[in-house]
Parts: sequence; C-alpha cells; structure tokens
Amino acid sequence: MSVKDELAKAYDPKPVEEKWGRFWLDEGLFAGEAKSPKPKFSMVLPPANVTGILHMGHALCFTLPDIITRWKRMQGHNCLWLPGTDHASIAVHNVIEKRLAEKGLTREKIGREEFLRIAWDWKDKYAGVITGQLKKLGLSLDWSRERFTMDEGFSRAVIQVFVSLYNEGLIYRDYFLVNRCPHCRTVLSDIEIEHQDLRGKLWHIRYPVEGSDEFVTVATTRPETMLGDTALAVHPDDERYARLHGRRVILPLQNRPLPVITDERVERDFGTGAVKVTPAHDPVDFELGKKHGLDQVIVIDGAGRMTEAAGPDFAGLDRFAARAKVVEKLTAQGLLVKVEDHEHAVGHCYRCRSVIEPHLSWQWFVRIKPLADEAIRAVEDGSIEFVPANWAKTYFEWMYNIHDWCISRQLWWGHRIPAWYCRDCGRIIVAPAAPAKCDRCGGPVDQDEDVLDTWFSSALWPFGTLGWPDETEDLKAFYPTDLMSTGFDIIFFWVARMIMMGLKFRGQVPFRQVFINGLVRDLKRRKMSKSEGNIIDPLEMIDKYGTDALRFTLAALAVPGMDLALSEERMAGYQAFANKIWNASRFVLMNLKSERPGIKDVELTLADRWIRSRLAAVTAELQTSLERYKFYEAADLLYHFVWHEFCDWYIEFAKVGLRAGNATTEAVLADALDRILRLLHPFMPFITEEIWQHLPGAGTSIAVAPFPVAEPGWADEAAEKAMALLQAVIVETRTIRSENRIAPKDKVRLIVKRAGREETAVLEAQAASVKTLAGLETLELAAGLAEGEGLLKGVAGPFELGLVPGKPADVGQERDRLQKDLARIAAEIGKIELKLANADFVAKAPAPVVAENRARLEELQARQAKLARNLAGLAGPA
RNA sequence: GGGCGGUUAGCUCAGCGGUAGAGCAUCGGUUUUACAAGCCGAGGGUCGCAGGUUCGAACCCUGCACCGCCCACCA
Repeated sequence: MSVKDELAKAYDPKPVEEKWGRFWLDEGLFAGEAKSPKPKFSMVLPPANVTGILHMGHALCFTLPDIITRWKRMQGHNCLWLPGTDHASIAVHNVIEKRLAEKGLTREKIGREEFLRIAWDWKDKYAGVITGQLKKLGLSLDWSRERFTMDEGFSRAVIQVFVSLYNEGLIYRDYFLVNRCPHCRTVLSDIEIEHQDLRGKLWHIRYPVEGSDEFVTVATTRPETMLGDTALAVHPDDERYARLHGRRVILPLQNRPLPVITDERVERDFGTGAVKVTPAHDPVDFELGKKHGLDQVIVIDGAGRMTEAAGPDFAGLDRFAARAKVVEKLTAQGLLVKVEDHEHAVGHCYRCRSVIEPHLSWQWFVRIKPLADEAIRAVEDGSIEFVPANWAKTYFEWMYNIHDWCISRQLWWGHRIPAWYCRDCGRIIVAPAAPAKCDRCGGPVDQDEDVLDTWFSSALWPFGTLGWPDETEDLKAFYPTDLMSTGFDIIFFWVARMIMMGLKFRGQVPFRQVFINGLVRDLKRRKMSKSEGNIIDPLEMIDKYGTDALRFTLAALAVPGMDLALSEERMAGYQAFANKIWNASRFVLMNLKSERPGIKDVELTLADRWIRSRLAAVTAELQTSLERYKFYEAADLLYHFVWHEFCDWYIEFAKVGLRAGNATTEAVLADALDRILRLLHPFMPFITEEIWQHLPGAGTSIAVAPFPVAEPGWADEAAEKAMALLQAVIVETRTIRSENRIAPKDKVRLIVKRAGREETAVLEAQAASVKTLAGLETLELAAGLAEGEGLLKGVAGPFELGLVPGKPADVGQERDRLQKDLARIAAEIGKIELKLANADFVAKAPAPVVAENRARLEELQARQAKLARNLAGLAGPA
C-alpha cells in the first residue's frame, strides 16, 4: 500500500474491522508458542456460557485484559489468551426442557440418551453464536486452542479430579438438608441461592399440651411445614415454658405427639419463644433434629408438592396451596391465634428465581476446609494479588466461613458423577471408568444418575484447558497464568474455586493477579436488564460507533473495581476521537513523501523538540497507568495528548515548518504519528492497524510492532517552557479577540513588550508560528506599550500584550473581563498572604512549599499590577 | 446482625495532605485548504453534614445522614 492511496474523509470502521479481524487470525498473530525464548504472558478467558449472548459485561470484562495482552505482546511477550465455552448445565436444561414442554414432552419421557443428543446438537449450533460475537470485539485470543468444558480431554480432567478427591476423603456422600429448586428440579449449592427480603407473615399457632387443657403458641413463617414437625423447642432457661420440660404437645392436623426439647439456640425474644421443629424442612431444625435425635418427616417433595406423609388432606398439593389450606384448617379449628406481617429473607434460585425448598436427600459434597486453607494462604502471602486489593477482604470473609460444597445435580447435561452402586451389597465404587461388576461381591453396578455442578468443572479451567492431566508442553509453558479478569459476582463461584483446585492439583496458583471489574450500569446507575429495557447492546454499539470507540469508551470508564455508568453519548464522543485520529493521520500522510526522511537534530524546530519531549513523558506515564491497570487514566492520557497536544498544537506548528519545507519536521510528524498509533493500538486495534499500514516502512502488523519506550534523550525542559510561553501568548491573544468580538478574518497587530532576554528571544524566533496561530497581521516587539491609544491589553506569562484591531473594538466586555480577573487574583493573593503571614506555616511547612508560595505571590502581584494598568488604560479613552 | 463501597461542576466520574480537574452538556464566535464527528473562546463547584488531627484537609481520624452492593439459620 502506498502513501498516495487516499484515505476517506471520515473514518468508516466496518470494512476496516472486517479486514484486519480476518487478517490477524489468518496470520496467526495471536497464537501462543509452547516453546519460545520470549517471556510468557498467559491468560484464560472466562469460558462463555453456551446459552449466552454477548452483553456489555462481557465487552468490559474482555476488552480490559485484551488491552493488557496486546500491550504485552507488543513488548515482546509470548502471549497466550485461551478462549472457550462452558456447558452451563442448568441454563441448557432450562432452554431444552422449555422446548420439550412446548411439544408436550419432558426429559423423562424422551430419556437420557435422546436428551443428551438434543443437547449436543443444540450446543454445536449455538456455541458459535457467542464465540462469533467475541470475535467482533477484536480480542487477541488464540482460537486455535479453543476449549469446551465437556470436550474429551477436559472431561477426563474433571473425572480425574473427582476420583482423586474422593480417594483422599475430600469428596463424600451424605444424607443432608440441601437447597432444591423445584422448578429446575435439582439441588443447588449455598451460593447459588439468592436471598431476597420479602414481606411475609408470621402465623401464631396453638399446639395443645398433651394431657391438659393448655396450649403452647408457636410462630412460623411457613405453616405448611408443621405437618412435618417432630418436636417443639424452648430455651432451657425460659421460665415461661419450664412447666413444659419433659412433656409432650399434640401436633394439630396430624394429631401426633411431639416431644418438647430444650435448646439454647432458641431465641427467647423472637415470636413466642417456643418454636416448632421440622428437621426435614429447615436448616436450623435439621441440626436440632440431629442433635436431639428427632425423626425427619418429609412432607414436601423435590418438586415442591406435599407428600403422603403430609396426610390425605394435603398430599399432592403444591406447597403454597398447602400453606393456604393449613391456615384455613387451623382457623376453622380455632388454633390460629394471630397473623402478623413479617419481613424476612427468602432464598431464590439464581437461575430461575423460584423460591428454594430445603430438601433432605443423598448428595455429594466437597470437604472444602482443607482446600480453602491453602487458598487463603495463597492470597495472604501475596502469591495471588487482587486488583483492587480490597476485594481480597471479600474473598477472605467467604473463605473463612466456607461450608462444604454440594456438587451433585439432578440433571443430565454435564459430567456424570463417576460413582457406581452395587445392587447387591450397596458398595460405592468411584473410578475413572465404569467397573464391570462390584469389586466386593461381584454384583451388578449402576452409575449415579447425577451430574456435577458446572462450577466444579470450571474450577479446573486454568489447567484443564492446557492439557492437564497430561503434562503437556502448553501446561509447562503457560501455567500458572498471569492474570484473571472477571466480575466480583463470581469471586466465590469461580475465582476462589479455581484457586483451591489449582493449588490442589498443580501445587501452584492458577493466576498471579485477579483483576476485578465493576458492573456496567446505565446513566441512572441501574443494572442493565431486559425487563428494564435499558440494555445497551455491544453489538449494536459496534455497528453504530465502531469497535474501537466501544473499547475506548469502556477503557475510559474503567476504574478498577468500580461500577461504571455507560451512555451512548460517551461512545459518540470516542467515535469522534477515532475520527480525529483518522483525520490527523490523513494530514500527516498527505504531507509525507513515499519514504520517510531522516531526522537531523540540528533541523529540529522548537515544536519538534516539544512534541518529542511530550511524547517521551506520555509514553512513560502510560506505562505506569497500564502497570496499575488504571485504564481510565491511560485512556484519558492518550485522549488528551493526541487531541489537545498533538492535534491542537503540534500539527498547527508543524504546518508552519512544512510550509518552509523542513524535512525534519515532516519526519518528526510521521514518527510521532507512528508512535501514537502504537501507543493507541491496545485500546483501538482496528483503526491503528489500518492507518499504520499506510505508513512507509510498516511491518507485518502493528499488533506485533514494538511498543514505544520513553526515549530518555527526548525530555526537553527548555522546549516545554518555551512552548508554554508561546501558548500563553497565543491563547491570550485569542481570548482578547474573542472577548472583544474581533472577527477571525480581521488580522490584528500584536505589540509585545519585551520581557526577559531569553523569553523575548524565544518569541522573536517563533514569530512566524505565533502569527499564524493567533491570526496576526504583524507581531512587533517594543520597549513599552503606548498608553491611551485604545490598545486592547493582555498579559501572557512575563509579557504584556497590546492588540491593535483593524476596526475599533467593543471595549465593554474587555473591562468586565479585566475586573473579574482582578477580583480573582486579589482573592488568591489574599489567601497566599494569609498563609505567609502565619509564622507556623513558615516555620513548619517544608521549605520548597514556602518558596513556591512566595514565588506564586510575586507572580500574582506582578500580574495584578499589569492588569490594573490595562484597566486604567481602558477606562481613559472609553 | 456483620462486612464493603459511594456522596466533588447540570450529568458521568478522576484526584486522596500543599494553587479544585476531565469528558459530555451549556453559552458566545467561527465553513482558517486534516477533521463542522471540526476549530476558537467563555461561564460553572463553601469537594454530603458535624467534630478532630495538622502550619495546612476534598484527601487522614471519629461520629452522623442518605444511596448501593455482598454475606448471615431469629423460626
């Protein structure tokens, strides 16, 4: 491609994204190398849910690490970023079972085998949707290593982990009260339950005391569970109920005698101080039941319907219908004392939002404490670092209070539990492959019907994807990974478990750092949700504003760990930025001959030296920001530098140099653009690649071009000071013009009173540039400004300016402005004088601070004097 | 009940001990040959409240208020 190729007048992202997206993949630029002398940088992408559709949360969570990866790659790292998908068992079940239901079918009717066939078809068809959408984000993923949590190798890893934990006694089977979702028809772990405060009722029910006319009143939020009561509990020291110790009460509706037990866990102040105990349907009661040896009567089944044990009046009823009927019957029998409003937390399924039912059943559990202890240590000793650090607290809080993890699910889509039960002797065999027969009695065996929690398999993602349990080259080269980027909502679900499993099975942490990004919200700070209708769809945004604009927006809003408020306006702003880059590049390319001229130091103009000095500084600052994952800071830095320094000042100065035929300025311009593109590339990969490829001497791809380093020789304090001086003169002149309504086409004379020798020399040398940028007819240096000639006066740094307009100006505005300025300066002077008058300040503040204040005071006083003179000059002739 | 975060310009947010910042929005000017998705200029804030530490506090400490999350077995 040659420089002569015209760039379109406005940037059109679509063809560019299409072209380079394909190019990067075709060239294999993002493939990690198992054998490489370069330092490695590896990450695994949080596996995308196969039922998923790309949303803004993904866009954020993936764009930020992509910035890091692209940056590392350009710095010469051997980068691997491995993508993949997650089988998402409950979500897939919900989708498929809903479809079956539409045809009047259930999974039980079609059977396990047929169901799995449908699920695999479905997965093959739809997993591509999410991965296709991921590709549109321009992520530098190594698709040649894409994995799926149920692919052959990964499944082998899952089974091996299960077997090995079982053999070590870290996985066990138990008859336990667990959470069950009646809708999804599976049990769930504790963290899959979302507690929500609901306004409910507290029903007060009288239980007759056996062999007397007395009653005891208990309070409950779930009257239907009383059918399964097996005791009544009071606090041992509660004198109100001392008379009941050792006696029995009669359970209404069931006419069953219940023992009265005493336990310190009963809160005397809550309700009536007497509590019904239902070991099969309440977690606390379950424990009380175990402690006191109570019966466990199951009155609600796994589908949320009342069982035979609930009695003929209730059997078969839905739990909520049963509640109404229980209340009705109690009322009829005069046993309902009162009903109070009562707000309390109710558990809901995190997938379908149904009310959770405590459910007594045989399940598999991970004995988690030993794993958690190691995982806690890894964060405590800094082997793993949370960014921002305060998320470690959340992690610790959960880890210290962790409960055993229920990992069996009554579902079919997933990794089937590798446990077999002997039909004859009941022996449990846990093995990687099906045993032919019982190894104890030779009887036939049946495999456990359940599958494993999806999170059990995703916990192995960082090493399972790299080939474990085989000692592959990839595993050796890329484990442990360097960074994990994810949302705080899955710290417990996923991050903590990866740490535990990584340490257990690799003896090493799965990643060095965890970057926690915030939630994407709308401008009113609401969570984005379909029902609210406030979704900002990333694909739609890409379509409207371009991927680069979307990425830059996300980066610019990304304060580590903080939620961000996204708006389309913001994206439009960064689309404009992309366009600005585009046009600045067009300008540079238009002025560039087909080969880049060399840079001769002696030919460097002041502006050339200045932009190189700034470039060096910005490059260094960017480095710091990225190292700390301060994406917003990095984005802001680049935005400001490119737009307000490179475009607004340097290009304008360079025009003067170019007109004079300065080849070095041409070269500096091209070199600065080249560097700017490379600095921007991690944030805006597409537009930077497109433009960069137009530069003479471009390499294969900007994605593998070296990331700029701050050139130590480019820092140039003198140039920065001189530029500040020129900018002050130019801005002051423009302000005077604007305030006095001097039309831009009116060329004015500017008279500058000479100041210090060096400063005056700078101005003199740069007169051509100043004239162009300030729109001057002439720039004259004088020993003083004539008074009373209707000069419009201003102050710029050490200079006093006098402006002579072609036409007489409206001086009223100017007077207002001067007066305002003076007032402001007087206030500031007052503040500083007060400070300096304070003996404590002068004595105790560090010397440089005091000196700074003195200098500032002097400067302000000088400015005040000049402005006052200007005002007086105005007042005269006006 | 425990824990975490927030409160700074109209909006969204930086700043976290020494002159209050950005983007957008607002107002005024402007078709200057890279860009009107532009250019030039301007206005706008006792940094939630009350105490304290300090020569000095938006920033550190204490308390309070209001918002938002997370965890939790008062039925």
